[in-house]
Amino acid sequence: YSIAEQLIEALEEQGYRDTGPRRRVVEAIARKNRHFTAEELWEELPGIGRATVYRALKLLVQSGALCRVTLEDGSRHYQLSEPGQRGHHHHLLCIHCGEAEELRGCDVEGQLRSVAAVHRFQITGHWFEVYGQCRKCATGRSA
Amino acid sequence: YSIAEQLIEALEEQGYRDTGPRRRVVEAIARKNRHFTAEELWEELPGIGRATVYRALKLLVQSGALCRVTLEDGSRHYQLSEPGQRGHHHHLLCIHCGEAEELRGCDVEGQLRSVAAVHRFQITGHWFEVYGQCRKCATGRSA
DNA sequence: ACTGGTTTTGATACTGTGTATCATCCATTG
DNA sequence: CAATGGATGATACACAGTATCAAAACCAGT
Repeated sequence: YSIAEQLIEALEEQGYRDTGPRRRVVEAIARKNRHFTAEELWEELPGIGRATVYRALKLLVQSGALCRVTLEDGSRHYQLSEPGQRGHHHHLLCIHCGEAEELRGCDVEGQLRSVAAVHRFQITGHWFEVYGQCRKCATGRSA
Repeated sequence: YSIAEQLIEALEEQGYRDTGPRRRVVEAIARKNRHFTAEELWEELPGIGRATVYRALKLLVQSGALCRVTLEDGSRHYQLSEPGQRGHHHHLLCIHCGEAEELRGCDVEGQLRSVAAVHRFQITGHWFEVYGQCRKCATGRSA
């Protein structure tokens, strides 16, 4: 079933209602195929209050269905998590097309455990983003 | 010689002058023993314009003498780089005392190279912060 | 020391990214 | 169908800067 419905479900799991404005917000998010800013999203939703959009984003980030990603310039964007991938994960963010792949096969956690031992530092969290060019953009530009 | 002078030097290397207000800003930074926000710093500097403080911070970050670190809640702080450590590096940020150690012995770059190959993604940059409790805070709290 | 040009400064306004407040609306339940 | 409490949207506010611009400081050449 649709991405929008999965998002609505993520909200309902947390005890929030399926309302008209929220549905319009998640439908707009579901249509996105790249990361986006909150303001961008709001502009696509005439009649919906800015606070409502920000509130929905916050709840979806809490649920894990949406990720907040920070670009290299520090600007904050939102990115739909891949279905099923609700937990902590990292992104490969293409700086040209805005596509975000989820990073797999990178054992950052394992490395961290050993580093923690050396520094005697009790790690409770971390944050990791990778920037570059996706395959399509890299080949398009070199050709 | 003093931290303040090293900072001034970092500015001069980039062709910026050693002026009165800038000197007061770097002296305030040099006194800091934990990460701080721009606003915090400004409040300690009556008579200095907000823009001047932000400008100095920006130049010092450019020079590498200062790092911009993002906390878990997304708030942005500044952190003096350890002397000699001007290039790209990562931090272990203590969420209790605000101490920041620089992360050594973590081969994130190496891991990234192999991940890049798998994803066929051309990596141009990355961003990594680690949060937790430093040794002092961890032992103090468990004791 | 004076002149002209360049930097730097600080005041102010503005932008972006939210959060807080609050009256109103609406949906569910009893 | 009224009560109750969550949701909404307008608005104001907060925080982290950036842009603008006139005034001040500074430096080089004479």
